[in-house]
Amino acid sequence: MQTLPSDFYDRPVLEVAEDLIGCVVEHAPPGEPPTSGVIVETEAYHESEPACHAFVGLTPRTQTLFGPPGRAYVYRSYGIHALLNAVCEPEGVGAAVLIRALQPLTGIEQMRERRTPLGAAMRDQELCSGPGKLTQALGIELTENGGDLYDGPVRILPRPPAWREPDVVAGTRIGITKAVELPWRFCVAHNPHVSRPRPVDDRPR
DNA sequence: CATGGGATTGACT
DNA sequence: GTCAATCCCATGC
Repeated sequence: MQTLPSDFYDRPVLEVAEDLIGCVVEHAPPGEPPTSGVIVETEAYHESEPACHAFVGLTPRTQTLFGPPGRAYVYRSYGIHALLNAVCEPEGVGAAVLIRALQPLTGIEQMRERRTPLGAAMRDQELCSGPGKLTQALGIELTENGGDLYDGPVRILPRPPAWREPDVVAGTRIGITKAVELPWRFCVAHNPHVSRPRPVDDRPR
C-alpha cells in the first residue's frame, strides 16, 4: 500500500486532522521489527491561535512547522516525551496535526517491550492511548523531526478497508492553557484506545 | 546568561 | 485528587 501524498497534508489543518482518523502510522527503524497502529485520536494546531507553537512565529523550534506539508514535527514534551505531529497547509503556514492515540495493529510484542516498566502486562488499549505513549511504543524519537512521512522510517498510510468511514466525534483539546475552547480534537466514537478524558458526548453506553 | 513553562505520564495520598 | 521527573527553547535582562 502506498503512503499518503503531499497533497493530502496541503489542506486546512482541521480537514486533515479529521481525515487522518482511521489512517495508519508505521515505524520501521533499521534492524528492529516494524510497528504500526490505526490513528484513533488527533488534534489540530494552527499559527493563528496561541496554543500552537507556531503562534510565536518562525524560530529554530518552529522551523519544521512552517516547512513543507507532509513532514513529521517531533518535539520534546515536559522534558520526557516525544510528541508526533504531521505538518499541514502550504509551506510558510505553521500548522500541524498532533497524533494523540493509536489502536495497535502490528508489532504489538515490540510495543510491549518498549513500554516500560510493565508493558508485558499491559492491555492493548493502554499501549498507545496518549501522544507520549505511542511514540514510546513505536520507538519514535526527536531524530525523526523534519523527516517526511512518505519514505519513512515514519510513514502514514491511507485508511484500511475496515476503516472506510469511521464514526468521528469532536471535542476540546487536552492539556493546554490557551485557546481551550476550540473543538479541535477528533476521536473515533466509543473506541477504547483513545486517551483520557474522552469527549463528553462519547460515553460508552 | 538565568529563568520558567510546558500539546504528559505514572506513581502516590 | 496531587505531584515530580526532566529537557528544550523562548524570553528578558
